[in-house]
Amino acid sequence: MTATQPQINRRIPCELCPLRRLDYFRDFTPEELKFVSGFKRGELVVDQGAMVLSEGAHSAQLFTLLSGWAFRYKSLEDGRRQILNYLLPGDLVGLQGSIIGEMEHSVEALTPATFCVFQREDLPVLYREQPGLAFDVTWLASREERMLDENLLSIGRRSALERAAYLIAFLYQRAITVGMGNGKRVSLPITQQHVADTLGLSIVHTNKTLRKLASRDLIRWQGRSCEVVDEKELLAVAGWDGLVEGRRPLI
Amino acid sequence: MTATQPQINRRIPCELCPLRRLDYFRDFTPEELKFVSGFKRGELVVDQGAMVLSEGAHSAQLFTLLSGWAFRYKSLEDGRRQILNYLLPGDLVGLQGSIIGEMEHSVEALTPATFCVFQREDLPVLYREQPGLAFDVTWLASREERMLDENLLSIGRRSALERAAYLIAFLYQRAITVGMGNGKRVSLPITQQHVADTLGLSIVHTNKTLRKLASRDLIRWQGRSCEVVDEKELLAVAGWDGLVEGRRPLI
DNA sequence: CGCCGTATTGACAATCCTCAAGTAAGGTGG
DNA sequence: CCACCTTACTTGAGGATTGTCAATACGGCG
Repeated sequence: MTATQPQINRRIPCELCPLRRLDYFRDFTPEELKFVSGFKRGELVVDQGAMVLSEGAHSAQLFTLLSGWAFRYKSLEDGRRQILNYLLPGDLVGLQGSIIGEMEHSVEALTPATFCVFQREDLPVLYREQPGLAFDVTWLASREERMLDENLLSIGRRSALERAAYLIAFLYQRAITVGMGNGKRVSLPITQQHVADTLGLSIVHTNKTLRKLASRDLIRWQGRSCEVVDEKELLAVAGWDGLVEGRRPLI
Repeated sequence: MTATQPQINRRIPCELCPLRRLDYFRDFTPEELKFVSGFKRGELVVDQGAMVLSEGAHSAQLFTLLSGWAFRYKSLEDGRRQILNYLLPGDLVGLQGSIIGEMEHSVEALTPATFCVFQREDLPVLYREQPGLAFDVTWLASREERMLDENLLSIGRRSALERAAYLIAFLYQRAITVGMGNGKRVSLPITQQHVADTLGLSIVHTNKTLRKLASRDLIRWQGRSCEVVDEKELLAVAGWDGLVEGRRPLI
């Protein structure tokens, strides 16, 4: 909630986007690249804790996270909060607002973050002129759905320890795929409150569960970040095979 | 698990689809209708309990539920099952298989059901020639995502009683929107085991929770079906505003 | 220095699960 | 028509998991 004024400026042209250099993202044709570059209206730079989209808002924008971390969440009226998923660089958010009309979840920055900004009203042009990119938008929506499915399985049917192991392994793997593991050690920029709100647990029980993982030397927790020590064992505890993703589109 | 051989036959042409007569579905242009009709490859008729898609399968098909009820679910290796969402007439399923390659969830019929069958390989044609319909596919994916979000909030942060009230009200409202409330009384064709696997609860606790709702005269439970008696109170117990949907596309 | 956000721990209570046993309704074969 | 399945729903008792309350520790920062 330490948001300052967000800044929108046009900076990096898509042709020079650092994300596109990663193998993880599929190659775009020059025409596609040019189209996306024109589709992009600017960049939104926000502080840690800033709310990028809020539940109930009638947003006219779509965002792709360019750098940093963020998360999507919903709240009940009495304040109980559920984190739905996390956003890493390359992730698209705000489709719901653009398609249904009103946002039904909020988005908050977990770290200082930069988003590419698109206009909802340009979407029909994209669908008319770039069927390949249109398919990519659907692809991304379908991918989000898949992550939500796995999350639902986790919260509904895994124990607290399994859930925590799953979440951390999941975020770790996603961080690796977008190149956060090059050289420096990966650490997840989350607090135990975030973990609790993701797993549907109380903060006290979350703490005890994470301590258990730490005492088994699977993770290390320090300040507001979590470091993965033994990925393999985390996967084993979670009973999860890990992400199976090939290359994906980037819009 | 009482599946018999599924039957695929071409029956109803889309122009005569009974679902399209409902106000709930947006009007299609004659060209769109013609395209969808050509897109449809046949119908799949299955018994109650039949598995339509299964986790891990490499399905080449997409389905729109034409009549009946079904549900999507995932399982852990030890058998714990989580129901992700329910399918009502008009709902599209199988996009994941068509987009990512492999199904990551299963689909089972809750009642005798009929699906319209589409071929995954035809999807690019749809995106190229019918941008409006392509947008509709994304619309439907986004709608599914919205339902999953709300589900996640429910399982993660609502109490057992709230969850149960939410689920029943949710299914009831969806049933109404697809015209199941005309004249005859709506009843949901589910067992308490389904409710348990949807809410992430044990069957025993589910039963006690449902009995509580029944004792307050909010629902009536009989055999394998649940009847809604007091929708308003269910919404109040759930702390939920109800569905806010305008017209939607039907593919 | 003192405040604030975050993590940690213990004690106790509520929720939810498992085990076990039973009832009720419907189908099937003798 | 009845005996005997099977499926689904119920209920009680006791135990495990998870939540709440309360207190403490620790570091960053004005």
